[in-house]
Amino acid sequence: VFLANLLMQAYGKCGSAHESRRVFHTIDSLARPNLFSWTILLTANAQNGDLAAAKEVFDKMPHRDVVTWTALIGACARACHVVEAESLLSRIPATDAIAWSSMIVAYSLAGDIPLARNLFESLGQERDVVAETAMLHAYALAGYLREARELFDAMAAKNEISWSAMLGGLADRSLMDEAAALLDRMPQHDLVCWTAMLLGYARKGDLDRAKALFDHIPERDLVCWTAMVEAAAGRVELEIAAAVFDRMPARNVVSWTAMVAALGQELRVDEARLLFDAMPEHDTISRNAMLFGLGKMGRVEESKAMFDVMSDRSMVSWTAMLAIFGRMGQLDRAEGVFDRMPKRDVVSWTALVTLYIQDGQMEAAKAAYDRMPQAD
RNA sequence: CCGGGAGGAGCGGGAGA
Repeated sequence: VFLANLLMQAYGKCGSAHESRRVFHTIDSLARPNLFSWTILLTANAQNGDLAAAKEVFDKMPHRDVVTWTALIGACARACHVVEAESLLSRIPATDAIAWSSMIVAYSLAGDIPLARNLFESLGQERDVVAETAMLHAYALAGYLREARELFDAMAAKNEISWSAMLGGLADRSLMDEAAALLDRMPQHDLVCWTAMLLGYARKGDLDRAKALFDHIPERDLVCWTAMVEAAAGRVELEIAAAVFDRMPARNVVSWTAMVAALGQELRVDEARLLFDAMPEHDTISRNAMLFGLGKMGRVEESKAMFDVMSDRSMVSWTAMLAIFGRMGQLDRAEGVFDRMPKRDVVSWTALVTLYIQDGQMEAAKAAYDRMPQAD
């Protein structure tokens, strides 16, 4: 069981929740899975983005402890299910610093800075570097860089993660002078910092600095290479991006998608398609990228074919398809998509209303608007 | 010391900018 647990965890970490489940069932048939096995399985599902599966594991487990509870809270946080996370936290038999930090993350990802801050400031003993860094990151994500900086400067203990969270916040907003000053003061640099800096320069349009940094750093990993592709894709002529892509020592679905999306944006959809078809694997995001590329060119039937093949459509896919039909003036087909959507959100509702307005159907627009749930 | 919390990469989803 001990070794099998390790194996399960390894699979979970590299995103193979399916393999983790298989190992679990093997354990289950030969021996008795222990609390660790169950929790690892829960986490593997959660990391795969499958909250439902994680909850199922939680419910099926014979025993649970703080770690189990917290693992599920973390899963809810990642899925932005704040209410559920709160409810778990209120029912948890014992809390610890990790549980509270997870809740800060939940608020942060849901964009609720006031709640995150309230919770953070109510922490006593549990306020550790991780909680502080989580709060710092929350501020940075929300664009509250002053608050982030104040917190950062006040932190007694900083580790490399706190430093790069601060650096990333600045670079994200392309505040590169401040970011560079911070980088100089950092005790040590790593790939995370370099990649954040690189993207910051690129976002500012300073591809030369980005490239110089990329060439200068002692090591590069897949994330860093992909960031460089993305950085170079900011240029209209994609030859630099393509050259970087070609030189990559290894690629994954993210790097392929970055290139496909870049081609699609520049209306080079046939090249995008070639690349897409050459990809070793696809996922929702890569298929969406291809869908946009086709849709942007007004290739409705090809878009629809792509959409129909997708078994894992997200809200983004549905709304994109809706908008593609709409832009081509095929209102009835757009309505059909809307009616078949498994879920709707503000964006899809607005898309529908806008379609009607652009088509001059003001009563239909009004009716749709009135049908919109209050929450949206 | 087999499990849970914080930092870097991919989608022009609607409207807006």
